[in-house]
Amino acid sequence: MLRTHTCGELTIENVGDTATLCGWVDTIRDFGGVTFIDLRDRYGRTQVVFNPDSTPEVLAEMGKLKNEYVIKVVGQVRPRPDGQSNKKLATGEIEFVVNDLEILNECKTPPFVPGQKDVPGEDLRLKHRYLDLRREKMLQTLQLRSRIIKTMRDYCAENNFIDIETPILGRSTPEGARDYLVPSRVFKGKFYALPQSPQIYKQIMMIAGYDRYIQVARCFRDEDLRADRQPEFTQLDLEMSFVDSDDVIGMIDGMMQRLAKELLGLDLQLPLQRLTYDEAMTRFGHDAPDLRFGMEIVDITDLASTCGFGVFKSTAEAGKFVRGVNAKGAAPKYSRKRIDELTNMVKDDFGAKGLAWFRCEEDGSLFSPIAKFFSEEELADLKTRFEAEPGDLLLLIADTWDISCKGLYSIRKRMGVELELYDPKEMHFSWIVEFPMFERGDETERWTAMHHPFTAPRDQDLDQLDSDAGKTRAKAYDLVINGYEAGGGTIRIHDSEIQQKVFGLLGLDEESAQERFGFLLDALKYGAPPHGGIALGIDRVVMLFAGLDNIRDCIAFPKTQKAYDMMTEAPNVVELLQLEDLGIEISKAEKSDSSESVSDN
RNA sequence: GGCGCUGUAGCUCAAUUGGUUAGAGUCCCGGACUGUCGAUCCGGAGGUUGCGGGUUCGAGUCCCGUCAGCGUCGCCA
Repeated sequence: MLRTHTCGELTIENVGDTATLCGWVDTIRDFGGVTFIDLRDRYGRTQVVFNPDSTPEVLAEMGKLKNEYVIKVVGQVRPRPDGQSNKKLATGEIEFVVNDLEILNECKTPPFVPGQKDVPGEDLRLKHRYLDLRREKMLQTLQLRSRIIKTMRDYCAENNFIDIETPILGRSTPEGARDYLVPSRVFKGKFYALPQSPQIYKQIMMIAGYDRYIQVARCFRDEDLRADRQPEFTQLDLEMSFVDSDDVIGMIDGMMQRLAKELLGLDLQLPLQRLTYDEAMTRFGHDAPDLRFGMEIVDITDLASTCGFGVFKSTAEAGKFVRGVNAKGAAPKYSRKRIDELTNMVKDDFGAKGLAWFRCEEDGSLFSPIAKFFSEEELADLKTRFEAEPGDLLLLIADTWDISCKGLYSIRKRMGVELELYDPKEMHFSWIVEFPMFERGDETERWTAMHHPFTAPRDQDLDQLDSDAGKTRAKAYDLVINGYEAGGGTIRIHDSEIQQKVFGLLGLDEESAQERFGFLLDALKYGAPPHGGIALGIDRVVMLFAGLDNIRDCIAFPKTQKAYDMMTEAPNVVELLQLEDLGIEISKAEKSDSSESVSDN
């Protein structure tokens, strides 16, 4: 080892010790005589002191030092003079007097320094990720990530889970997200697919009798990105045999309690709150609501059907919905202009036709451009239903169930932040359960699976599969933290007949089901135990535990919105020879050569 | 694929209604200083305002296109 201690290690206990430290030059404070250098590594910072009476050789080397040089110093630990300790540093009570200095490596003038106050632009950070990762915040987040994963693994190990790796090169099952494909050299014209999740493998493991499985699994989905979505991400994949929904939920309850305690010092009360899907949609318009604040949706469709406002009335009569939320105390803060912004949001993003609003005045009356269409009694009724008080702003959408859900959900989410309706540091864990088995695909009569096609229906809904599939509820459960879907799971179908029936409802005839999932259907016939599991989005859990609003900051080497790696410049062109090996010819390349288009500008 | 925001010195940002020589802090270079920890002080260097076109007497500012980053809708079983 080149060093005897790390830069976060030396304390008053070490005074008088001789030690050797290695690290990066964080800051240089040169007073002409004495010079201080903060030496930084993963573990912390130590103030290193160069005295004027050092040897000329040491002083000469010291003169060469610049930001981010990598150095080794030999010296003694001594207490700092009275009144000069630095409480911000763990090593702040001591300083390190240098006897010898060796420059292990120089550093070009960096585009940004890790210690600088202003965070550089994200493109620059991603391009020079090795510098960005030196920043305190990144270091803390990645350390938190490591501890979260360790805690998850420890918990699972204590509960008899076995950690098993499943293939990265698998087969495409083109339900769901787009696959990342890998061409085969041996089978020309055939492709592997990178796993969207190890779903089928873990079910096979259950059938094989490995009754508790986990894996920290990398998953890949070739879909457009978001602040909380990356093309490759990590999930804690878990599966259990001889269980029902409550057992899996209970297992994760315990894991969350442990994580919250160990990493945040929070005591979670178990069981975690549960909400059915229908209740979540009715009250919050979304299947992953942020339950840290109220502002619940109020349905006034019945009132609308008898009122004098044509838009409301006709919407109600058409079997659609008139629903709204009460933004408590928002009226003084939301000018017409800001209400217009909200209106444009629900119009542009979700195709709502408009946003109606009522303002509750000081005298308790409701003011609105459309108030004249309502009788005194109806206005009073509105007030009562929304529990409107002076200063409140009521926002209503008259539209389909889907649009009213989406519109009111996004209004609630946005205003929750803008009105500071909750403490952003608060953590709220809950389960959404009893999802529908199926939803209607766009413009088709066909059903699509809400989770995936292996999801088991509730026992009491089995008969409905034939009669009223749309009403069938699944043994499905999502873990929701602060309004984010942190994980989702289901109990699987272990009966090949029911599986065939579900495939049928999804429009997969026996032949094509056999073609795609034949191996699973076969396996189900060889003694499949009842089983189910869950997948937790580790990147998202880290994001939420770290209080961040973007998943890229939780991943060491993330990709941009276009799924581009700015540091390695992947994806990129490959040698013609490689393509020939694979029997691949490019018919449609990007306009410009990637070599010149991506590297600069 | 749609909508929106952003792009000015190495970095973070400013620049009035379109107005004459595009500023500040930091970083960098040189100098001073023996107790700082966002060191301080003095001096200096550093710009084709992402790129291409247009409008105008005049464009960082307005318009069109394009590239990049971000946000969002679609999409994400």
